Amino acid sequence: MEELSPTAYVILGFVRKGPKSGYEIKALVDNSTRFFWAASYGQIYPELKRLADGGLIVGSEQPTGGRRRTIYEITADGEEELRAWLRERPQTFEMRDEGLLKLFFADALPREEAVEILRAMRDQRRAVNERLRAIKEMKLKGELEDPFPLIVLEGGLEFTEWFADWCERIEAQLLESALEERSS
Amino acid sequence: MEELSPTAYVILGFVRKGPKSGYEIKALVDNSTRFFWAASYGQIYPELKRLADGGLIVGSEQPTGGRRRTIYEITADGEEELRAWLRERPQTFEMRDEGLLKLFFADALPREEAVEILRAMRDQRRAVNERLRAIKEMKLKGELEDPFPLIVLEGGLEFTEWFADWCERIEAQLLESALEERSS
DNA sequence: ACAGGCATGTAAATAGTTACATGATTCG
DNA sequence: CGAATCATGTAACTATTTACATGCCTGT
Repeated sequence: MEELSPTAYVILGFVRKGPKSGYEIKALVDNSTRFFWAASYGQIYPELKRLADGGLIVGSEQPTGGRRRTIYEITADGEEELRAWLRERPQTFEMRDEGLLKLFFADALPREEAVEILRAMRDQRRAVNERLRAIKEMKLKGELEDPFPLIVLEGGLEFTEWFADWCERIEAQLLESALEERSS
Repeated sequence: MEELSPTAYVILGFVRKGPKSGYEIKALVDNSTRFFWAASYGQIYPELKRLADGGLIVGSEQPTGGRRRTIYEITADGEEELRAWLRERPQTFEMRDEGLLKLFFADALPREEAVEILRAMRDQRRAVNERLRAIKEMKLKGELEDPFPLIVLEGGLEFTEWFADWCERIEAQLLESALEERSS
């Protein structure tokens, strides 16, 4: 079996916590890893097949009434593969932030409009923060033997707060320097 | 002309600051936007052609000796296009962080090994921080009419510091709770 | 003479999103 | 009954990276 993509490990990681359908995995991703590792149906379903072919998971048909449904379980090989990956040094960490990109080139705009970019960025981070807050509420109502998802979630909360604050600080700084220029 | 990709605006943004070759743009990207918006030769050269075809930039042959070289300048249409884009609300902001992904699933590992993930993450952020510091040194030696690249750079410095600190805090927290468990 | 940087480009592969098609079940 | 949700899947597209090919110029 050739090397797996990180997205394959997302699946392995969730399936390890208990048997799941592709649909369930997608829903879980959308409430957790998607903030630092997204995955779409177009990746999940083919990847489930590949993992099953490689013997890292096994699927079984468990229809709900007449609605077909395949749920997958992790195998011993799958667990081993997951752990081996977890032990390797993480490689990719990238960001694609159109807001920062616009801010970087904001000199092409009058200052009043440049400030708008920062406000938009702040609003977006705050929105994510609220989203995460809601997810945390939900989570705290369930069981919590595994502390890691919550740790990461709280990291996201802190990060979005830091980012939103940074936007405000820069906004203030920009408005200040605009005033200075006018009075000089 | 159909809609441009954000990568096209990276080019437009840099070319606006003065005539540049594809090679120069790539070098600039690698020392600035690549931390929040990367671009490879495979994107830059085809995109330069597309932008030239669309009349947003114009290229002219300016060989250095026998070495061929095309440098591009922005047109009035190009400047207009760039400003129009800057005024639109930024859309994409995504992160792909394999370290956070591993941390999220770290329950599959014994605690001592989970801590290793955090140490690796911290080291990587520190490495980026040093890289940014070096870039800042270089930048401060030049002229600085445009304040925005420096603002973004300093944001990156602050972000990587926050992140590295967070890793250390979580590491300490994990080690602490491991001790508690042992003594109970 | 050779290494390293300047310079342009493309082919192939990989990754990933979007949109669509299909159909069952549940709840109001 | 209709909407929402459960459920699976694929085709087409877009984006992006990697690796390669080519070749000149400059400094040691």
